[in-house]
Amino acid sequence: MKATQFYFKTRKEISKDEVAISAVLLTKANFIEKLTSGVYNFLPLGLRVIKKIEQIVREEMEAIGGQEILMALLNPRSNWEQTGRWDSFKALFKLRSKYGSWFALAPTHEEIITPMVKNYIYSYKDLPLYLFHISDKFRDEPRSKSGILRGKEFIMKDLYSFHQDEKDLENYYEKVKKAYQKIYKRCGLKAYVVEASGGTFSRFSHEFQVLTPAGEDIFYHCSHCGMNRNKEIMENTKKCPECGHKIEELKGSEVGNIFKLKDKYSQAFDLNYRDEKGEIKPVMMGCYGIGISRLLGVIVEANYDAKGIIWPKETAPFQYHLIGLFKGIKKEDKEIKKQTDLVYKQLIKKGLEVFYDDRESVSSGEKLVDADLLGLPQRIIISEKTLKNRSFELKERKSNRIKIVKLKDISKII
RNA sequence: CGGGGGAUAGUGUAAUGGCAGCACGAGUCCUUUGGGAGGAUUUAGUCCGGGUUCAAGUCCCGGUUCCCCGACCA
Repeated sequence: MKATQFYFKTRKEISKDEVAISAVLLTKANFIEKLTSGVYNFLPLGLRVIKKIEQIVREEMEAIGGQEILMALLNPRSNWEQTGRWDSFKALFKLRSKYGSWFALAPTHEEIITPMVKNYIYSYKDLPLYLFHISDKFRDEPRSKSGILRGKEFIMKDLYSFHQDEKDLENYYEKVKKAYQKIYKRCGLKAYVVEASGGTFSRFSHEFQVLTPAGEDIFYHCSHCGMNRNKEIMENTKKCPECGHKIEELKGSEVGNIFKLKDKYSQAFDLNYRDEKGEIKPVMMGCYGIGISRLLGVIVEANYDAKGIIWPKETAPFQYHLIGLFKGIKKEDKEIKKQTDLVYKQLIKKGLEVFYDDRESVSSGEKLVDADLLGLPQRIIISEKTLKNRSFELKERKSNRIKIVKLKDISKII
């Protein structure tokens, strides 16, 4: 992709209202733009990362049998009345049609998926079933904060599982836990699996926490036995309740949460099945969420330096940042541009994701600074200096390691 | 929802109740080019609605909206 044909514009200064480092960097580098409190637009760069994250999530969900669906976001009031959450879910966005009927903007999808699968699950032969959904979610948060880490509209993946009994639910729950760990690892993050309360869903749940000062959760961690427990469900103590060793208090951002719903929603919607003996039994359910847009923010919170973002390979919007250092005034510049164009064509032909800063009226310094801010994993520089040796410079954003590569060896860097 | 602080040009900031100014950005021209270059020139602003006053960015009332702390967080 050529910069001059892309929605690409960096900013030195942005509104002072933005305080979270992820929101500052993502705004400066033109990944996101705030519409209003807790609501952001995802620009081409930001959307590319969102899609990368979604793809990772999609692959890992499909690997454990998940099938993707897309449920409606505009929900009729009756579904929410059925579970009592029309009144009890405080963050529910409610809106009234000018013709009189009431709707909710979906904050989660138990109220939709449970009655939906009633038309599919009749017998034990139809179980287990795993369906997931990636879409915007709406929550009327009393206080949005920290850029895209906590908003009123955000992107979330929710997986719902349906089982014959609790044992099958337990087994799958553990499978999901492992799949989640893979997802975070691929996103370049280390996530702690933390025991937490289940809110109104279940007695307990597991949260996936990534350490960051911008996070909102405090949890206790025991480095001796590996116990992780959210502060909200633990008595004030300095000793591990499991092994007695000293524990530490950590601050994290919740990037996932999984629950054993058991029959809570099956009961509300009469979701039952017939077992081998013909007996009617409630379907056991689990639900599993990952905040996709929050992940975008958390990845930045966990991967940046004074110059800008440092994208982990799998979530980078592009892999290579190609720069030709010239402005087109001197005779030599024509040769630099020609060579850079050529390298771009070669890389594109190989199917690589290249961001080519082909701006001609921008100083070298600005191109380099923008490259650091953007934070793509690899930077390729062609200049008068490198062309003297018929070569280019390959620099890794994360380590700052530089390799000088001959132009004719370009295919070897891949 | 409780408490606190804001809203002046795209951004950041000035202006005792008395001509709305500066910097960055953006446009044009000239020079410059391996770490956010220099000069010339142009551009663009008082959140909305009332009120007080000869005069309101400034004072008063109402609204909208943003940020921070806390509560909430399925």
